[in-house]
Amino acid sequence: MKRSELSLIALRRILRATELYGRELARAAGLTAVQIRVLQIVAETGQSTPKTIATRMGVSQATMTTLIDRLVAKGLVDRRRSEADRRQMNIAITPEGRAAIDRAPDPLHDRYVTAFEKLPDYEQAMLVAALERVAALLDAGHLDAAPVLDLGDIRKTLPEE
Amino acid sequence: MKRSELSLIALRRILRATELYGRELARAAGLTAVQIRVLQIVAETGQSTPKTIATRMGVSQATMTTLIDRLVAKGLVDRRRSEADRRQMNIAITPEGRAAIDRAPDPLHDRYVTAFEKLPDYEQAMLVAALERVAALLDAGHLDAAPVLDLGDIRKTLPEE
DNA sequence: ATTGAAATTTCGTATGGCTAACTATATTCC
DNA sequence: GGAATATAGTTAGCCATACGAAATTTCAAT
Repeated sequence: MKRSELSLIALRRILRATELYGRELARAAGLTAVQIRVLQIVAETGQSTPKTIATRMGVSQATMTTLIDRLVAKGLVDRRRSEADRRQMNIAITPEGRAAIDRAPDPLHDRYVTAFEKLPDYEQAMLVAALERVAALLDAGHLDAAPVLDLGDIRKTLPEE
Repeated sequence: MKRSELSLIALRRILRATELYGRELARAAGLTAVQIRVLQIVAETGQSTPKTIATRMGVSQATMTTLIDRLVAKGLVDRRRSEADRRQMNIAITPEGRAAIDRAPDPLHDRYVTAFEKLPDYEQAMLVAALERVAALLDAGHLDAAPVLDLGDIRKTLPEE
């Protein structure tokens, strides 16, 4: 079997594991994976506008409105109209929201990080390099579709330069 | 920054790229990503029961019923009652279903594979080893690996604004 | 023959996603 | 200054996906 195929199979295992585990955690936390993700973004940035969060997550503004609606209904975030530009809303996390996040850690984080940090140093370095390489290969097809660009660490280099 | 964090960031880039790609693919093919995945599983195994497919995709039987309903309505698969055990249904792909799979364009996949195969041999080997390692870390505790590309509802995230 | 387990479907409901249309505010430019 | 345009957000309506609970049919074991 070609190595490209082997790599695709491994990728699929990664995607599946992530998805399934994400659902487990979501159930446990009483929140959906998407809701947790929104909460995390808000928590991490302190305050965000719906537009920003939507762009970052790759969904439409309208979808973000309904997601925020639910989080507001649960009391996990609140909306405040911006003073600077009154067209904008600022979404901020509430203490309850923070508590919810602490209760529901990053789906990838728990199981994976612990195992990862037990690996010998050289292997950790290899994994990081490999994952970044693969991410670059996958990102390369998407320059148009991904409105969110992050800066320093993207290597969009394709082989053979 | 810890290497575990770096690896998480890269993983999220991979997940996000895959998900965005899945939506593109779905639009282009006139099928949703999940529908394509069901089709692929059926095609690959020749025949499957709803239970088998549901387990393999990590969704409930009830959900699988509605997915199959849609595919049947489109004429891409058909249901046949099993002779061996008449409680079961066998789901089989139709010629139209096969055509739909073949028609489904695969831009990112192509790009990824093409780019991958241009890498020097030692790097290909490293990537496969690394991906399999990561998959194992994430899989731990889970049962079976899915040989079908998971285009479902995957959480996405990017490290920076 | 009865009882219990298994495979599937049906039903009701929630979530997540989209587009299009609308309101309100900002900006631009004559 | 005011009309035209652009931007941020919400509302409304649609569809796909996901679940649990209950119903149905069939098989298996007592």
